[in-house]
Amino acid sequence: MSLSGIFPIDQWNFKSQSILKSIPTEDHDRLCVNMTVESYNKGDVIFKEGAVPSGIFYIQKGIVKKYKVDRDGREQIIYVAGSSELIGYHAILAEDRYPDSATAIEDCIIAFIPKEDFLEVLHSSVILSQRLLKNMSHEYAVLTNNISVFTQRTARERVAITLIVLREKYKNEEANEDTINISRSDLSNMAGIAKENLVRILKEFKTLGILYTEGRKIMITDIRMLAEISSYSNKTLKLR
Amino acid sequence: MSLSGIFPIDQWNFKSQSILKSIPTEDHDRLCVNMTVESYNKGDVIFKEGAVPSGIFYIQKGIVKKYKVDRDGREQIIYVAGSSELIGYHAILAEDRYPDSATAIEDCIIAFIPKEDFLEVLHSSVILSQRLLKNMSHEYAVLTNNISVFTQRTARERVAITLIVLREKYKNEEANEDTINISRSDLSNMAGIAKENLVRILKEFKTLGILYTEGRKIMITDIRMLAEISSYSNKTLKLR
DNA sequence: TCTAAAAACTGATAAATATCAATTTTATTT
DNA sequence: AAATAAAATTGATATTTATCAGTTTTTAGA
Repeated sequence: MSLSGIFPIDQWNFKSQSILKSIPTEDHDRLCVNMTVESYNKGDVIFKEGAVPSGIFYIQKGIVKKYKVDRDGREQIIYVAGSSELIGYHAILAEDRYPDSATAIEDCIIAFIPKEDFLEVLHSSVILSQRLLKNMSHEYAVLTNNISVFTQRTARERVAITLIVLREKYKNEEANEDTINISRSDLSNMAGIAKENLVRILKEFKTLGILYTEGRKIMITDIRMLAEISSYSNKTLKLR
Repeated sequence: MSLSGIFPIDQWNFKSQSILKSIPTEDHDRLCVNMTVESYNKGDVIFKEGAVPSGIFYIQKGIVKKYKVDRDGREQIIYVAGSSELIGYHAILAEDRYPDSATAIEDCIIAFIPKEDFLEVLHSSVILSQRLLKNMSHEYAVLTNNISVFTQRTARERVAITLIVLREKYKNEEANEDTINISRSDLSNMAGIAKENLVRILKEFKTLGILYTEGRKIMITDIRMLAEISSYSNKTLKLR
């Protein structure tokens, strides 16, 4: 369906991937804009790296992975976006192709705002461009942090960080606070390690009483210890 | 010295870290702003991660590394900025601390624009905020690409990519096109590998006729082969 | 509810990369 | 130019992580 809807810039946010950062919502402004609300099923592709962008996406409900695929087909998840996050706008602002792909990892409801309409509100609203500048600056801090995590932390630490981040995402989505419902592949692609390695580390965490699993689902029981593992080198902890 | 200077937004640019991307300069606009021009010697710290930002820095000459240091003192270089690039503005826009540190890796001449003056021109100039939005969107693509490089590429490929990026930077700085003047530590911190490993890979590249060294300096002679190594898996190349 | 198919898990092994302990080279200072 | 300090290099080894080849478990569809 196509409709003219509210673009609640006071509500959307770049939810932090880092444990340390969060931005408060200070502005109170709403803009009217054309949008189409669409349903996506788990596994549906929202946009693909390299495609010419036709508009931006505002996630109303659900969880989306943003990722890059290398020439051997290996996927690296860059970011996991949830409710009230805006995706796909970088390409339009940069006047370039999408730098990454987006796929629903849960059933989603997503508003699509065509490029022209987005640019129109952007040009007419100083507060929107300010908000975007702030958002992207925050994003810079998160991505920068992620680069150092990927290069300086061990697989075990990265898994711990990944679980903490995902727990926050799922907490925002559902009432059930400590359940993460994600495939082992996605989890390993987020931590940037081999799937088998991820499974072994999860097993280790189970033994330590940090989490338990029910089928594919992961329930975190000791977030404190997880945080400890995420920030101390395993040289110190001697986990094996 | 403190003076009122020109802020040439038609000239500054986010020089790409990626081989593939570049943004053309389309706007032609110059803004008048208060600035202090300072000299920095090689090794001088420009700003430190975690510090409250007091303004932004416009590099007029020289090369600057932006990096994060982990708790064991290991440094990861996030980006190398050169002439006509703007650094330190994310923290001000995000209303947060600096997310990374900046240090001169060559003697530099850098204009400092105090926070208030920067925000003033930003609020008075639509073209500046548009330019920043575009710049940051491009930055997003580069950082995103770097994450996939760090997680999906081998040490050898990352060194090749690092050398290609640095060659571009140094080409912009000086007439001598193919000479890179950087310490092995900085190089390894950029590629995200151990120094000893970097040295061995450089030696390998020497044997392959890709480069030669004179003391600390690196001269690239076969950029084509370097590009090949950077984009093909070494499974295919069988370099060892 | 049964049954493929897909995903998760396991153990063994290989490959990549880091670390350690020197030695040599380069740069800096007097 | 010599002396000193810093940086680069080397070889040996340890550690981490990936890969391979199965087996088991889970999920989704008939």
